[in-house]
Amino acid sequence: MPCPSPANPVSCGMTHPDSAPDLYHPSDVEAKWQAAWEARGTNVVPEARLRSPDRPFYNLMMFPYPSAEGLHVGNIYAFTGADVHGRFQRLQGKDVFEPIGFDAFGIHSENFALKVGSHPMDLIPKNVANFTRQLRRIGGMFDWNHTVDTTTPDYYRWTQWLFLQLYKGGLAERKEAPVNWCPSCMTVLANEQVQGGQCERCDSAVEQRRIAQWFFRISSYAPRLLENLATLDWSETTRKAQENWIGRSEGAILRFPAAGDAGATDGGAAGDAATEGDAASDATNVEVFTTRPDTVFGATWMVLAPEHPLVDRFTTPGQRAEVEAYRAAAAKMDLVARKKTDKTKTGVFTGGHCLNPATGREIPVWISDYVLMEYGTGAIMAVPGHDERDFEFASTFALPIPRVVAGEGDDAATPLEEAYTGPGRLVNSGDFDGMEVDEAKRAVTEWLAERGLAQGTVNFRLHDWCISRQRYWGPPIPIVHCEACGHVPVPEDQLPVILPRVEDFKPDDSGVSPLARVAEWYATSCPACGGAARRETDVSDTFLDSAWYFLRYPSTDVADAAFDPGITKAWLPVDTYIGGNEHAVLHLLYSRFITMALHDLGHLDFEEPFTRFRAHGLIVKDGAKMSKSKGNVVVPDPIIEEYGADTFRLYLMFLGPFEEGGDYRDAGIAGPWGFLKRVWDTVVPVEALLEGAPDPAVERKLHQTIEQVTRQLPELGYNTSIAAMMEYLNAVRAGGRQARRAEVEPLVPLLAPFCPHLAEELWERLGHEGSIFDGAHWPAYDPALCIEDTVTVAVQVNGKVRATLELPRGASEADAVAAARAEENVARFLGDAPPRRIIFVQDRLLNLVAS
RNA sequence: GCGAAAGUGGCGGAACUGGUAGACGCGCGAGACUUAGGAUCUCGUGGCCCCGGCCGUGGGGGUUCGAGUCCCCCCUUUCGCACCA
Repeated sequence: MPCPSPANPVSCGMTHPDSAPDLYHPSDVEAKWQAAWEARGTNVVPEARLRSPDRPFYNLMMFPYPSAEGLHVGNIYAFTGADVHGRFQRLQGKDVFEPIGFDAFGIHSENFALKVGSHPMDLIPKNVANFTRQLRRIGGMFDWNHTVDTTTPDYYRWTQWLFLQLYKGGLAERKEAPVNWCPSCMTVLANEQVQGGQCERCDSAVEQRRIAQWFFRISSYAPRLLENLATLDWSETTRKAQENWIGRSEGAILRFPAAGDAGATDGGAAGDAATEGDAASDATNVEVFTTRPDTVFGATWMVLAPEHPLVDRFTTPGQRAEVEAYRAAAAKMDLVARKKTDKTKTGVFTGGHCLNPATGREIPVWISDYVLMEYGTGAIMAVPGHDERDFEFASTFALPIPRVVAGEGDDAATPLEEAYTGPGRLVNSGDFDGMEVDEAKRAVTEWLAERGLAQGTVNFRLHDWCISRQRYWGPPIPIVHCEACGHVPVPEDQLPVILPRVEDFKPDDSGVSPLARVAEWYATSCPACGGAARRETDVSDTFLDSAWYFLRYPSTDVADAAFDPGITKAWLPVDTYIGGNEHAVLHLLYSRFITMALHDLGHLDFEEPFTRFRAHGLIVKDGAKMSKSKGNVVVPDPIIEEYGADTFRLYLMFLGPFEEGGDYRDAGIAGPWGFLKRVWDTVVPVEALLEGAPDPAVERKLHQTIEQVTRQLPELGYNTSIAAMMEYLNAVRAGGRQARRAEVEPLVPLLAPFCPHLAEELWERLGHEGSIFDGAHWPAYDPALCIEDTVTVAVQVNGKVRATLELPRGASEADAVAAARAEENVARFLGDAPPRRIIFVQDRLLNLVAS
């Protein structure tokens, strides 16, 4: 092989005289095969096959955000793990589609562009080019003919189309809402992007603002999103995260009628709760959501969120000043302070009262910021005896704390030192006294429901998805605002609404998008009436770009639709999706929602996008998370330069269980490097390989190895599969023995998912035509040949190992006992007497219990 | 606080349904071979030790002939969520 890179001392020491040994030079081998794959289209699924595949396998991995820094080790780890999976499927004869793309819109890119004083439209193509180069270099089986870049009009045209489908389906709505505002990023954040009251990107304290926003009604899909989880083959942790995020809780809406001293009534209750009972029709009811309707007898006051629309109605003139002051303070407070759980409870009495629907007694109505408008009905009944927060509130304001549930050993009069939330029987609850908590929840709800004062309900924590961003770097939302017609969707044949190149795209404190400063862009005519109109100047959330990209990949050549129905039917849903658990909730949930919505709107015939999802682990360095500030970031390029992509891939997969991650140590790469060198030295030169049948012992080991790797690879058991191959090679080379062709040839395809370049090279040298990845070359194993004919049996006396025996497989208990008793050491511990008891596990263990 | 996962040699990590704890690799030690190669190849490598054993999988109990694995209590770490009514 010619040496294209004489500058690289690793790949070749200057020149190769004819007499020089044929050493393993990874950069030569890898350059050769990357070029060959490109020239032959090895990794491309051609149009015809895309339309009618034999055994389609859609191998998806999370596409990267193309940062200026380039691929990091975490990316490579994830992609390699996914690539190993895809290559294994292909070696077994599947038609594997393995695309990659770039998630390049969003605040990340925009903030970076602002920082370096460049334009994202200039930066992104450079970054994409750099990522592409790096991705090719690591040897992924990517189909470069089917790649997406979310920032190209060809792609976001269909993102906008998607918005219009949801709009038409009644799943997109514009509403003014209190939103999270990041003063540093100067943009609205979705609730999901607020972490503990801080911006998940820049950690600034988030404030509240009211802005008109576009929302997708994902909350109306909450029950299905939750129920379907049970049917998915997903990492358990991911499913659990979604389950918690959706946050189903069963309970009841209870209605508390306003008492006589409340302000004038002018209609129904707050919220959008269902039909009202007769008793409630002409009175103001405060609706609360509770999971503990059984404790209603212990509800001795109620609390409204400061923003609750009924606050005015309950506020008496004497309390007005205090209430207004409290509301003003709460409105000004940022969410960090507002949501802090460890601060002492604050609140103000409105002066008004409600009637407890169970006891009929008047109870005071308070407002407090620990009640959130965004959850339930924005109002609660306070049961200090059996709710920790209410207990704390009662303690602060010296309110009475009656007991209505008695746990074991308690009675109706046992004082409460803290809120009791455990099981028990009702007390001080009228006719319900003595009833178990669980039964009482149902019975109390039924009892109140008869009078129109309650209704069993299921509540979800999941909020609607705010997709508006008051930023520049995203797809414009395809809506036109017309004074006469209102919001008018841009007709589909006018898509894409092109994002204009704007040099001044810096957001400002006005709370509107930078596009709102570009009159020549937003000034347009109404598609409905033709009158003067204004384009929506908000762009959409990046999560929308990534919520459907897997639908686009196979259809990137399709110009007139987001995805071709035939191709989509052939390839989707995705067979295996591999990615980071940091997207366990948002990206995966949004993708599921979009797929479900498209299904309901008649565009897809399946409703779950990812049949199988596996979350990979995290790579840490020397026991700590990699970060620039710690200075322990591993830069991949020099390592690949030095050892080659195959060694790097192998090392990453060998570090630890793929789904758990591993600890990267610079020195550790020597193991996989040495292994690949030994593989090479064992096979090359092929003329030196011995012909003939494999040595029986080696052959047994071979079949055991094939069996193990074949079993473990689909389960992503990469580290142990590699260990098995290492063991096998050790067996082949034991004592310096010369390998036979039949012993090493099957090892090449086993290694191919991890080290595709080396495998191709050795495969070719072994005399095969074409790519090892064409033609299902995964080796078969013979279960009969996996079985050992002698086994090592441990001999225990009283549970302690005293000897080991080499016995023929299947040896009887009698034979084993005889052989064991002949062992000097066994006899010493056992004595002469016959054992009191014998435990015999065939081919494994013999335990003699002495009397 | 709630939820999830995990604690095994100097290190990363193995161990199927309870059945020889420490595979594989790093590191380390000894030796061999070397016109020097990132060397390579052997052998060894949990701790203690009277060389027969004893102790050992975060700690403490328990079940069992036998527990890293099962049960109970506790400790620690990581990751989610967090005033969710």
